[in-house]
Amino acid sequence: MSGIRAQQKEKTRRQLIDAALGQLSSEKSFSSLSLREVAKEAGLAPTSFYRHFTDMDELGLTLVDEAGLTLRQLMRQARQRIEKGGSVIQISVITFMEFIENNGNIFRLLLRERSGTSPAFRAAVNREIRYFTMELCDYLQQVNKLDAEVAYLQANAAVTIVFSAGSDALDIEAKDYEQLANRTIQQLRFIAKGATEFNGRTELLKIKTKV
Amino acid sequence: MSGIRAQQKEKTRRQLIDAALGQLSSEKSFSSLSLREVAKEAGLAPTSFYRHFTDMDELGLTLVDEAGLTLRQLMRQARQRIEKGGSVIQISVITFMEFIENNGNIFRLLLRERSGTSPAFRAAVNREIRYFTMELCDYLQQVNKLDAEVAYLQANAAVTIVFSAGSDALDIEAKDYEQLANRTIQQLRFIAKGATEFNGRTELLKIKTKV
DNA sequence: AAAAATAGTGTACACGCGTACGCTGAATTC
DNA sequence: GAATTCAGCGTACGCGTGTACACTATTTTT
Repeated sequence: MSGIRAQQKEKTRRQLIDAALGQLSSEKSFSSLSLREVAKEAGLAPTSFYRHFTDMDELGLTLVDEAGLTLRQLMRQARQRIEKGGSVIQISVITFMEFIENNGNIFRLLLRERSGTSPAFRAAVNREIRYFTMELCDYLQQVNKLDAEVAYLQANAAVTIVFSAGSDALDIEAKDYEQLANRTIQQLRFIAKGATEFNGRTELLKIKTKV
Repeated sequence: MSGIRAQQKEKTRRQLIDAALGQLSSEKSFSSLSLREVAKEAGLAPTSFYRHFTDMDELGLTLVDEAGLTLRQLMRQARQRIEKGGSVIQISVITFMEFIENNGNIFRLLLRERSGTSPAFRAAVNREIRYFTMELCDYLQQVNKLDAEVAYLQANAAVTIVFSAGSDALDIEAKDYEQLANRTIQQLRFIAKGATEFNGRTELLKIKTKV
């Protein structure tokens, strides 16, 4: 019952996942990664790959899931820091920037596959981001007493700004991180301020667009 | 001096550019496009490609330039509409959404190459977006009398939000366009409101981050 | 103890790729 | 009119790709 065989299989599967993650870089995207490259890096014959995944897409979706998991762990860390005192916006941005520093390639994967050519990938990444947004939305409703609609708009805008800043962070030097973080924090404050001002005046949210 | 030869060459060059643009779709990115595919679509032998571009990268950068040009034309249109009366934010968003509808593949190119694997591509796309942001920034300073720093933060955030909405627009049905546009408009209003409130209080922009 | 299942291997194939090279015929220059 | 330039073509090469297939060694099931 121990399953010495299943155990070994799981280990090899991990090697494939880690091999793929390890090959990602600013110059190498997942979609430009070949089955043979991954198998080789994992110390496997190319054909053995099929014992674990039907194709590279399946491996890729696994990576996206892992990335989402990492992101959610990150958010838990951020919440812990907030409980110890500090501005929500500031702590969140700093935590996110640290994530980029430590997991640049995972974040690159999300960014790239979000606008990539595989519908399945796009859907998977958008789902992870939706989780991210929804948890922030709940928080804003409860802590800041915002209407559902306003909270959603703020959460959505905030996540967009933070992801964009993360994307920028990938291409700049460490010394410029703080400036980027400060700008991002200020932009989030603009949004928060605007959301608070509009809250309760939902009639303003209905806009007539020319048809 | 007429240059019947140069004329023909220019025409063929255009065919290559159009062939590349025509092959882009939600399932096909520029980076997954081969020299041979493009040449074939343009009705050329693969080796003839080299008479016009040294490699696919050079063609790609040309496409990015064209996309930037199209975007700037779009902004001119938007300004014309505003002069005839109407909210800046509303007109801008509607104009941008129309751009997405008519030039989905060009916009996809920008989105994808911005986070792609070629440093040259990333730089080119970011340059185009910077133009876009700077023109908005100037506008905000002049028309809304904002400080340089606040105007930049607002312009940067607004462009980020609009591009993100454009990205979302690519994946939804036409009937949901209006809802997306309305949300985007409201988010831009949050940002504008926040920027106005913080304007002139620049001491608040300096934030101490933990080192 | 025998039989079945299966993770991993090695060989082999057709395919599309970028591109080097030499040629051709028309436009351009002299 | 002769010489030169050059856009476009066809052939050919080596390379990396995904994956079909048959095989082996070991674990698991019977």
